[in-house]
Amino acid sequence: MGRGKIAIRRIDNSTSRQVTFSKRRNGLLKKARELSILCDAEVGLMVFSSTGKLYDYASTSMKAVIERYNKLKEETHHLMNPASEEKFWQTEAASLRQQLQYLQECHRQLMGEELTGLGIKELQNLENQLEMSLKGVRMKKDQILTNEIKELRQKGNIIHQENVELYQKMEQIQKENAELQKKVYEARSTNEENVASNPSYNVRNGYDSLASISLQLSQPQSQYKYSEPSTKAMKLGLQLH
Amino acid sequence: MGRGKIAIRRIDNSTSRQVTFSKRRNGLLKKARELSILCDAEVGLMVFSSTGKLYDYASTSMKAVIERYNKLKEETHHLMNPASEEKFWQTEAASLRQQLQYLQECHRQLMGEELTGLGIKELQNLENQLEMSLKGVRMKKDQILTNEIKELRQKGNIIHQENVELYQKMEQIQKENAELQKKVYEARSTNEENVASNPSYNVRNGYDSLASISLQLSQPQSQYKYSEPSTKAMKLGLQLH
DNA sequence: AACTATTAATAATG
DNA sequence: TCATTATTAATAGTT
Repeated sequence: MGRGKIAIRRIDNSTSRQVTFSKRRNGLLKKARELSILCDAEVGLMVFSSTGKLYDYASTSMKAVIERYNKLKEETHHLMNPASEEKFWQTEAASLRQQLQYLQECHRQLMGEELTGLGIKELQNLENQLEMSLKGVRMKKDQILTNEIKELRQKGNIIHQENVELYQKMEQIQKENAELQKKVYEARSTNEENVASNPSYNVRNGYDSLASISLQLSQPQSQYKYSEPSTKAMKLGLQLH
Repeated sequence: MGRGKIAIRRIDNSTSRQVTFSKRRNGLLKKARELSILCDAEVGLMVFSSTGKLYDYASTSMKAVIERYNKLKEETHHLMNPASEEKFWQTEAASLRQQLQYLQECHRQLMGEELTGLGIKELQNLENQLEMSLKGVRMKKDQILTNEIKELRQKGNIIHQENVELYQKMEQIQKENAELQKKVYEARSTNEENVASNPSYNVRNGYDSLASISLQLSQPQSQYKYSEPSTKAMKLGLQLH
């Protein structure tokens, strides 16, 4: 599978041997990985280059693979030391692995995978379970959304309230300003020659802040802005965020 | 590299997983062998099928490869003491326990329990997953039911066919009987005094079997009995395959 | 288990 | 070591 075909025998040229090693090693590691994933197999692969460098892959852990290998081969591990403790952990691991396998099967079924082999009754149970789950999840979701809406609405109300108060304050200030203006006018009319070149900085400032407050006052409508999409969302089953 | 492309994830279908395992395992072993030969590398490969069967390859010997591996690891990590086998299984158990815990949490969530702490996005994902699962389960269920219906219908048709044939045979026998009866009558009329006290055993027998066949003939209607619910199911939106 | 259409790996090359 | 490409090898789906 290349520009040409090569015989399976040691590559003489050192450089191209090195290159081929690099490529094929990667290919081998990839295929080992794929096999373990595709077929649910436990795979351990160790490769030592001719220079002694190690490249390895293990689907679980190399220790586990080697242990499993040795146990199966029953070669080395018959003459062990304080074996009782080790044995305990071995059986513990075996038990856990069993539980894991069972749970994994359950999990796959709940994910709608690997349904072959299930009877009609089991499928019915699964369907019921999934419907229950779905209901629960949706309730939880609705609850969260509803709470969020509630909070937003409260915030909106508070802001509205603040704006109302600001508006009231503004009106008062406006009134005060009007009075001040009036007084200034009176003062000016009685003392014309003194104030001619001084165009009341304070009064102008008062008008400016008044204008900005008026802009803020458009916000009370935002209460509806918050609640409107939420009720829509509830009916349409859309989620916010 | 096949008729189609497949994603690298666990193959659901058990049979095709088994087949793929067999093919790819051979490929992997071959490539491991080729690498060791082509590039003068020491290679050790262990593969455990999901059923626990071992397939391995070692360019020298697995023992040598493992020892070399362990020696290298000892040098780099100073960890794998001879007495720390117990420790290994402890960590192994801890790791498994961790996986188990994770899966259990997933499981509970899929069961619609323990939803507190999930954000709106996670809940949405969960909902989508559950809907997908539900769809899959229902499709599987429908498929099974449809197959059953199909089989029953076929059986019904076969039975009906049998009944039709039986009915035809019966008619023929009836005809034969009629002729025999006629002959008997003729014989009796020509030989009256000899047969008077002998009420034809054969003829009676003929009538009996005829009656029993008539009873069986009511079965052709069972065909409709089988097919009726299936057509109903079609109209109700159930999927037939 | 065999076949084959396709994809993936990789030998040669730059 | 990296990228590209022509070619072979592996294999997914099918029978």
